[in-house]
Amino acid sequence: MSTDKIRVRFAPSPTGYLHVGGARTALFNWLFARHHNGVFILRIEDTDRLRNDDAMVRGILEGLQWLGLDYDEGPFHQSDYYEQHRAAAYQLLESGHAYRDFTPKEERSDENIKQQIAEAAARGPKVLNPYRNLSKAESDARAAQGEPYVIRFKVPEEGKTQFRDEVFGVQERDYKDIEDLVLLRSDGHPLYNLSVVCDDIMMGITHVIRGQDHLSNTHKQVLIYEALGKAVPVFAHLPLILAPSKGKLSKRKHGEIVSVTTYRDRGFIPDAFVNFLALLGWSPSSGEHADREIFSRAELVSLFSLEGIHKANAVFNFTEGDARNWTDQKALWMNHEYIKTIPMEKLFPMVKAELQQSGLWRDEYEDERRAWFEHTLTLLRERARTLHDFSSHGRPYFTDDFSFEFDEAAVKKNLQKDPALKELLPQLADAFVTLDEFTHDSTEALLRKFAEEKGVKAGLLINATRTALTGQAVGPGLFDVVAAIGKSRTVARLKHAAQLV
RNA sequence: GGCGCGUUGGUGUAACUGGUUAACACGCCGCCCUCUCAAGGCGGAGAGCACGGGUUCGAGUCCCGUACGCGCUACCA
Repeated sequence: MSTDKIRVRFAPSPTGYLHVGGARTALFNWLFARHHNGVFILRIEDTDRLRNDDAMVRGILEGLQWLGLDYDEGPFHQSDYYEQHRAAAYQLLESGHAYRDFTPKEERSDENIKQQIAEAAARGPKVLNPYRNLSKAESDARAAQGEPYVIRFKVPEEGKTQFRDEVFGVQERDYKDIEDLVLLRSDGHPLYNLSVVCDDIMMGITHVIRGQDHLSNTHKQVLIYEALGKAVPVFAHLPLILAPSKGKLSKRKHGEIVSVTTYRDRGFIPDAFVNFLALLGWSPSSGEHADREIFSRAELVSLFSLEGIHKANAVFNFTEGDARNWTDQKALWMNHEYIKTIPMEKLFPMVKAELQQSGLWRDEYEDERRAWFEHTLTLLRERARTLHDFSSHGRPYFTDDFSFEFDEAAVKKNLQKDPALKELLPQLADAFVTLDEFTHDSTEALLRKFAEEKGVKAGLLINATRTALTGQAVGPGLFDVVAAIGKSRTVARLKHAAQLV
């Protein structure tokens, strides 16, 4: 057993927001670190310092914070270590693992880069770089004269690289299939494969957990580790998260739906989203937990292992343009489960924030009306899929006026169904006024008796009252609603509703 | 073009080292409960495991091929 602490990192590039795939990568790293009592490091791969760093990083930080993925070290900025990366390139040059390439820079437009590469490759077999075996003396001389060059890694001609990926198994690749990659640009700027390796070495990273798109890059990085004489970390590559079209998730194409802050802003509970994300590409390997869906954060930490990571890409099944099912239905269901079951003391502040945002919050809910408030939440949470539902469906409970909406279909179905309601509702209101105890049981007894006397079905009055009080056709049991709304608002709303009949 | 990775119902996943009619969750449909909706309970439709071969008494599980998807192939990350 090694006593060394496990050290992992999440290394996003600063794109201005944390997308769902990145969040999942961060989560798996975090779970792994916490499970092993290790260290979780945040490193920003800001290769281009020209862009506004702070603004670009903020979205990522916000996302991580909301998800509750706290890092132990960082955030570090890759660009702060360019000197070390450069030094490493020259070290490799000295040791003969790399060489100067004086070939003039080939300009490529970013537009169709993939296509250009494919075409160039299709044109013919790879030829060895002419500067590969330039003598040290000549190379040094030309460099001394100021001739521009890049530093390329000298991939051996014979043999192959091998590493074991914890998810995908043993990976092999012939050296001849790996090009002499550029380590340092002609302007002295270090390139990705060099920088990650240097940073991971410097930060003592023991396990590299990242997206599968880096699986084939790993061979190059292994080569660099070996040339630098450093131990190779353990690698675990994660399957990708795809859009419903099975394509890559992209902000440009799919919009804000791929950003985790969207889930925060649309009323998700962080634990619910974390739970959902954890099950995208991972499951508790085998046995007793295989059939469960709901896992607390603590359970995820204790159950998480690299063995449970799936190999195939997962589809994140959101529906663009659907108001009700705007994101993956399972995520919505899970959020509902969390809203229903988390302890009141955890739900309370979340609903408070939601009501504050919609101008419905009153400080008395925290003191003298706390019991009433919490009871109302227990009524509403049963049906809430997001925190927004507390301010939309919940609005009639938290406002004294008629600022809540009357659903057209509900009015038609429950109020305009029977013209007699025009008379009955005000009479019912007057009857309610006489009640001293305004409770679930007393109001029910009164209403049922009233219905009997008037010779109408209780259901007629019950449904009409629901719509009169909440504007909706659906909701909690009516007498719970009546008791929660209270006597004076109930009376006022019944009379008001008579005008809608 | 080359190299690599993947492929279980609509979606997420399960199925110990090959062995009963492929399981669970979400979603969908129906019934029960009921003042509505939700929740809950019960039941149903939906994959024969991408396709085609092979090995085997027996394959989703092993082998080969094909298709499709994805990644890398850049002085991007």
